[in-house]
Amino acid sequence: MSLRVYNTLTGKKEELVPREEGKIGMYVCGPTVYNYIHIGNARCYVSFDVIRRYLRYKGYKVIYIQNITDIDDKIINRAREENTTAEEISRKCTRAYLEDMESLGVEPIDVQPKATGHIPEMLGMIEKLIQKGYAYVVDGDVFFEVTKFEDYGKLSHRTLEEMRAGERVEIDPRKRHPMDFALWKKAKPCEPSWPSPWGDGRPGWHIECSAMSLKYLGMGFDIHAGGQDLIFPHHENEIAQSEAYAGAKPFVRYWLHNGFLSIEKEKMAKSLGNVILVREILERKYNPNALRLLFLEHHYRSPIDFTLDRLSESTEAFERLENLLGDIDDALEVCSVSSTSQIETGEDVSRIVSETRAKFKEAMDDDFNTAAALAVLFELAKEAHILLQNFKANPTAEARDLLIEIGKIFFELGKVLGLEFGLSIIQESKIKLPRTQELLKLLPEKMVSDLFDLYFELSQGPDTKETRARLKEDFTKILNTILDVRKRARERKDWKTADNIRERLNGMGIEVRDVDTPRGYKWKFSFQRVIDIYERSR
RNA sequence: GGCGACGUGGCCGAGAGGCUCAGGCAGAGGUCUGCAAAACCUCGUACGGCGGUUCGAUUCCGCCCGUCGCCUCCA
Repeated sequence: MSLRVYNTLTGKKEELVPREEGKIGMYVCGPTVYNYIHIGNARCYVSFDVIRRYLRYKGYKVIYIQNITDIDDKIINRAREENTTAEEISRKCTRAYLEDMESLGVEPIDVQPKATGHIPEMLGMIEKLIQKGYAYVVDGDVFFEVTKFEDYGKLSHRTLEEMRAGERVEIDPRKRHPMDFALWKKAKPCEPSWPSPWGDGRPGWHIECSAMSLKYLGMGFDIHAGGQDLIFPHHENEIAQSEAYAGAKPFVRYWLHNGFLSIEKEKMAKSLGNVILVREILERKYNPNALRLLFLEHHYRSPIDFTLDRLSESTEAFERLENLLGDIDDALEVCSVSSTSQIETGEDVSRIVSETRAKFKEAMDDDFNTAAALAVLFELAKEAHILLQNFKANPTAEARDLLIEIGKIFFELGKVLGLEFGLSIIQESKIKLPRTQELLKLLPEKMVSDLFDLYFELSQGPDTKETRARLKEDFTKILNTILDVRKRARERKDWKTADNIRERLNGMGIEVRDVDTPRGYKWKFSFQRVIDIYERSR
C-alpha cells in the first residue's frame, strides 16, 4: 500500500516517492525563540512528529530537522523590554522550548540548527544571488527581486498581480517591486549584527531556512513542513531564493502544512490576549497525552477550535484506552492459566492483530489520517474488553496470549502516534513503569497535605512521627496504607468508613476502584478530577 | 477587493455515488457490583439551502447562505 500525501505545491494528494529510495529528508520550520511555545506551535510540532514516527514505522530512514530562529525583531524587542540581551532571551526560550517538546512527547530532533550558527552559509547564498542578478543591494540592505524569478507564487497559487491587489502595507520605496523581500537587513544601532560585504547587519527571516535545509539535506529534499500561515510569504520566498540560487528545481518535493488552531472560535493572538502556552496546559495538570489526542482526533490539515472542555473530553478518551491496558495487566496477574492448556498461535491472534495493523496503516497511508487511525484503536479496545471478560471467566492460554498480543499492538501503534500509555507489564522493562511518580510531582501541594491529614486521622499509632517523615517521601505508600485501611473496613462490611475514605480520596483527584490486584487495591490518579477541584478552588 | 478552505446527529470529528456500522465525548435505560468506579449491551432515521447530472447524492457540478484562513509578523 502506498503512502499518499497532500502536497501544497500541487494542491493534490500524491504518492510519496522519496528522492532516494528508503530515505526521507524532512525539514520543519521551528520556533522563533522569544517566548514559551503556545499550543498552536505544539499542534504543528506534534503533527509532524507523528508523521515522522509513521514514516519510520513504515521503514523509511528519516532525517528530521527543525531549525531554531534565534535572531529576529521579536527577540530583539523582547530583550529590550526585559533589559537584557537577545542571546539571553533566545537561550532561555530555547531551553524552555526543548522542555515543552519533551513534555509533549515529541521525539528528539535529529539536527537542530540555529540561525546564528549559519551566518556564513547565508552570506554565501546572498552573494551568489546578487551575482546571478536575483538580488540587489540598497544602502546596506539586500533584497530579492521577485520579478526575476518566474515561478514566484507557485506554492501559494497566486500571481504577483493578485498579491498586489491586497496590499495594505506601506511599501519600502527602495524596493524595485513591492513584493521584494529582505535577504539581509542593515544593522540598526544597538542591535546584534554580523559583518558582511554590504556592511554590518543580520539575515532576513527567510534565508536561514534555505541555507540550513540546503546545508543539511541538499537541493530537492523530500518534505518541508510548517503551519499554513507559512505558505506565504515564508515558504514561497524560500522556494524563490533556493531555486534561484541553485539554478535548479525543485527545492523541495513535498510541501506539507498543518491547519490552524483557534481558541473559542477566535484566532489566537497576543492582541486578543488569548494565547495559551503549552506550559499553562501542563501546569494546570492536564495530561500531555490528552492534548496530543485532541490534536490527533483532527486531521492535521483541518483547523482545530481549542477549548478546555474539548481537552477534558480528550482526557476521558485517553483514559479509556489506558484503562484497557491496566485491566489487561491486572487480569494477567490475577488469573492463572491452567497449565494443561497449550500455547497455540490461534488464528484469532493473528487475525485480530494483523487486521488492526492493516486498518491502521490504511488510515495513515491516506495523508496521515490520524482520526481514522485512532478509531481503529478504539474499536480494538472494545473488542479487547470483551475478550478480557471472557478470559476472566475462563482463563485459557490462548486467551492470555491474545490479550498479550493486543496489549503489544496497542503499544506498537500508540507509539506511532506518540501516545504514552501508563503502567503496564506487557512490555516488561522496556517501557517506563509507573507513571505514578511523575504524576505525583504534579499534585498540588494542598492535595498532598490533605492526603496526609486523612492518613493521620486514620492512623493513631505511636509511630506517627516517624511514619510521617518516612511517608512524606513516598506518596504511594501512604495511599496504599489508606487503601489498606479501607480494605479492612470493607472486609468487616463497614461500608460507612469505606465509602468515606473513597469519597475523600475522590475529592483529591484519586479515583479508587475496588478491583483486587496483587499490588493491592487499584487506584488511579484522575486528571479530570484534579482539574475540577483546581477550577473550583480558583 | 484578490486567493483559498470549510459547513456531518447534543458536542467534537472521519468518510464514501447505493452496501450493517466510523470513532470519541455527553445523555438515557440495562448487566455486573454492598454502593461506587471501570467495562459491556441497547438507544440517535446526521450530513447548510436551492437547483442540476444520475436509476440513485450527504458524497459529483453550479448558485446562494454562513463560518474561517491567507494576502503584514505569526505554527
